[in-house]
Amino acid sequence: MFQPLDPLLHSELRLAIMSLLISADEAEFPYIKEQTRATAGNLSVQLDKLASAGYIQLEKTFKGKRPCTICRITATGEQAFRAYIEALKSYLEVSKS
Amino acid sequence: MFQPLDPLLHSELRLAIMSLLISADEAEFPYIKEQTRATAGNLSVQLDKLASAGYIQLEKTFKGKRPCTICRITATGEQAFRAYIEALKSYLEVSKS
DNA sequence: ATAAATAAGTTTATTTTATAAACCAAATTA
DNA sequence: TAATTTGGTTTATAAAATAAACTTATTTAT
Repeated sequence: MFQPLDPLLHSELRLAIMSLLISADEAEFPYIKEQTRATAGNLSVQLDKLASAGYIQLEKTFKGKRPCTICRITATGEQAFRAYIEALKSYLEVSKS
Repeated sequence: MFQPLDPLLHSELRLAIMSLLISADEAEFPYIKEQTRATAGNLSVQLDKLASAGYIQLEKTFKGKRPCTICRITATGEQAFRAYIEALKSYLEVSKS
């Protein structure tokens, strides 16, 4: 009946992050922050969670002299995202007679 | 960009409840419990939250001598559910080039 | 030169939420 | 009549989301 929803993706902010990253090859921390309108702290925590699960990869480099965190989705993450969408459909297919 | 997701609906169990109720005119507590595989306690709490928000209506009657809780979705709830689906789309439309 | 403000985050603390365990009352079965 | 089941509710706990506070370094203003 209802397929379980990956709790890591069933979160507004993490879903937004994954949505951004699946459409872009890479994105920097401030860009994601701006697009999601998240606070830096919240974003940092959620990026770490996604990275710990292997759904994204974080590259901490420098842009000139300032720190710069580049985020990329992994193959695992992309697969999980697509699976999540499939699972969601089991809740959304409204067959109102 | 990303539309906010109604926190009342962005919950696996509550979403399942709403999904069931939007397709059925009414459903009894034990049926929802069975379909969602939720514990009675969790289901009771989540039904109350949806009822408090006016998304569903709970009718406490008797079936013979046993108590029987009948659940129905309201117009408000149906509208919220549809709005939630629309909002979700802003996260799911993957335009991978 | 140095003080104030900004950038880019991280860490920690707080609030909220989900979930199950424990409980209750009545009815049924052994 | 004792134990079990049904149909829940209430309460306690575990997990999660979120923001506030903090850090380090860099600009910008005075």
